[in-house]
Amino acid sequence: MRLSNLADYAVVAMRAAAGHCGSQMWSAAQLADQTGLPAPTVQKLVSRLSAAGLLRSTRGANGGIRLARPAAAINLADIIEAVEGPIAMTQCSDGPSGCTIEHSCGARPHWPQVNRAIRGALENITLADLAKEDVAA
Amino acid sequence: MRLSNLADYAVVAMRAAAGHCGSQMWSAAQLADQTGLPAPTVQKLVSRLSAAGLLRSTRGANGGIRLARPAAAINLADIIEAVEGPIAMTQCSDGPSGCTIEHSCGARPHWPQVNRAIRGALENITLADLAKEDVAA
DNA sequence: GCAATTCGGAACGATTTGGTCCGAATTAGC
DNA sequence: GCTAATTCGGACCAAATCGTTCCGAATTGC
Repeated sequence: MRLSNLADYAVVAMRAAAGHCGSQMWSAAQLADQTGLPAPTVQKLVSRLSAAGLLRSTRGANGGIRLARPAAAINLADIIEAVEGPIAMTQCSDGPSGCTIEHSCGARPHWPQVNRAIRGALENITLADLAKEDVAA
Repeated sequence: MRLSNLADYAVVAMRAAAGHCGSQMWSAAQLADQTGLPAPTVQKLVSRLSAAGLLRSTRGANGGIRLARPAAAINLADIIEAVEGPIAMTQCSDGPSGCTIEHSCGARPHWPQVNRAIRGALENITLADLAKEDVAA
């Protein structure tokens, strides 16, 4: 029930990218130096976020990374899914699951409802909200 | 962002305990046999759930376990917290956290809001809801 | 008092996660 | 056209947590 450190760092990095560079080009090394996170970790995050389509990377001498979408169009669910995979409380939520008690698991039909609730809560928080200095609620 | 197998099994076990034995006395071994879960795993679950106050255990020859509270008064947040600890997305949510980027972590003030949303979603699901055969939503 | 049955805690192994490193690709400059 | 610098992308390794299993302590019934 606790998201991994990678996802946590991803949120921090994305917030820094959204707040400081806007649509400017930014390098992963600079982002690491600015956030204080380990540089290799930021590289890994950038790799996954780029693969998920949240960041647009440009190679070359003066290359870098920038947001692929406006900050208001990116929410926590997108970031977490990009780093940790699908948001699903249980393995049986999506697929055959492989657990041996499928037939007797009466709780299984109720998990999708929980998943939707969690996902909805995460989708309501966007990068624009996180960029604000004051706490909303 | 995925709860551990222990928590998943805990929900299944609690649902079985609520649905089949009501306030009757039940043994961990029978519960394991009934749910199809490994017996030692159920034992561990019972230990944690008892320590959390969700189950009342009775030792002795004809001992066993039973729900400490009515099924309607136990929700998913209680079960998950009993098995996995506090529901907090990040380490810095509760305490000094020890992370080195506290000062520059602008996202930190927003996590409590997310935590409350997640917790609220889990608190809305009670054991009584899970015991029902048909899916609510 | 004895024995059977139970829960509680401790130790081991496996899996996932986090961190680090090196190679491939691309562009600027010469 | 070529070289060189800088970048991202993927693969490897160590660590921590999770999951499982086992054994001991406690309690009640006979």
